[in-house]
Amino acid sequence: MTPSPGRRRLPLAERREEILKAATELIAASGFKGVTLEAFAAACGMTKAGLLHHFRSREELLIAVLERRDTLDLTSVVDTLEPAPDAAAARAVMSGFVRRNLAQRSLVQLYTVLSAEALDPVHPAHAYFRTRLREGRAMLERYLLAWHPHPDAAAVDLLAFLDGLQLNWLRDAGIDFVAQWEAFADRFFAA
Amino acid sequence: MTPSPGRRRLPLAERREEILKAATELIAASGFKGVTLEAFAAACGMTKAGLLHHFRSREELLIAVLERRDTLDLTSVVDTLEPAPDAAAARAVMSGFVRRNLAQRSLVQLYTVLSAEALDPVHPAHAYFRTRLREGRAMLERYLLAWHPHPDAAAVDLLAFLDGLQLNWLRDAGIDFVAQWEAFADRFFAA
DNA sequence: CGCGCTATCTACCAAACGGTAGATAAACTA
DNA sequence: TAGTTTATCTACCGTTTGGTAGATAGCGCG
Repeated sequence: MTPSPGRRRLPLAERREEILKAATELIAASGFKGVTLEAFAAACGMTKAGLLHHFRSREELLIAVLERRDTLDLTSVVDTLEPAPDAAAARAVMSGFVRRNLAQRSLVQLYTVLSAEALDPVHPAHAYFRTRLREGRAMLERYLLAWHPHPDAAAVDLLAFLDGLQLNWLRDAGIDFVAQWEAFADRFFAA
Repeated sequence: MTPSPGRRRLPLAERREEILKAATELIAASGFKGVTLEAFAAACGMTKAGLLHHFRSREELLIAVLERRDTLDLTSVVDTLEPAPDAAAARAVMSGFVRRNLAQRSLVQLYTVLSAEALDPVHPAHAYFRTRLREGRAMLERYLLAWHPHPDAAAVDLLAFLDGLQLNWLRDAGIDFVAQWEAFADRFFAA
């Protein structure tokens, strides 16, 4: 995969991106606890020390991975989320969100595995997921406010279903994610 | 917690049970990858070597933990599951299941954390969760067969929601698990 | 009491881990 | 071309890990 010479030198930004991309894949497959510094390094053809030149510790690498996904993915979603909604509009936005996730299986897996690991208060990403969850729920709640009788409960309801469906889809790729979602949405957006 | 003398000798079955109980708690809190042999041992006041007298390896301990929960919990549920059902009966059974889980938070967390870790095909419990998931879904499917128009999709639907609700409840203990479940059930069992 | 069984311990090991220090080499600049 | 910069490497360290070998001590039975 990597060209033969033992030493491949890259400009800083480029190498950082390469490391983050590889690390994302690895964590998605095996969780953060399950991947060693050496494995992260080897995945982009370098040594531990080389990697630590870019990220001062393993933990710092994890944080960088999470932040990267946020800037890559969340911003584009949030931008779509401005106008005052009704039920149909809400459903359309959520459907778009579902379809986007489907195309990024390894990212979905990263978040699933990591967020379960991070239930432990000692985990380095515990705080991250706590605030992220609250923000996401608050955002969705505001979005349902205009037309749903119980926006707070409904937000939990919807997010729970999506989380669970993702989890089961990761376990069994045979599940038809979109069809399951649409069936759920038929009921959820019927009020 | 443990009485003062440095050595506490217990009959085999009793010690095994104590170890499994403690291990269940620890794995629930930190996942399997997150707990060391020494931590498992210390949790019941013994040393690594002492623990390894009962379980030949760390991995064997994990399997024993899973098998124990199965025999403790699943059997009593399966026994209730015989009669031919309609929608109301199905809902009653599922509600009972939900309420039971609520009372065993650490067990729910154990399964959530472990089953996410075990998405990795290399994980020692990967096969266990694969077959367990299939069996559970097939069981539920048979149970919905008599009255639901799409038992297979509905089984996925229901299990996904429960998984997701559990996950979110673990993240945020403020969620009213029962209320959320009943709201979902109102829609799900309306057909 | 004395003997055997075995649950438990102390002591140890090799491997793997996260991280550091200092040498080396690839690219840019003058 | 010579010099500076810095991305990367080799070599190493201290700690922790899963697991082993052999000594020790609590219990049941004669």
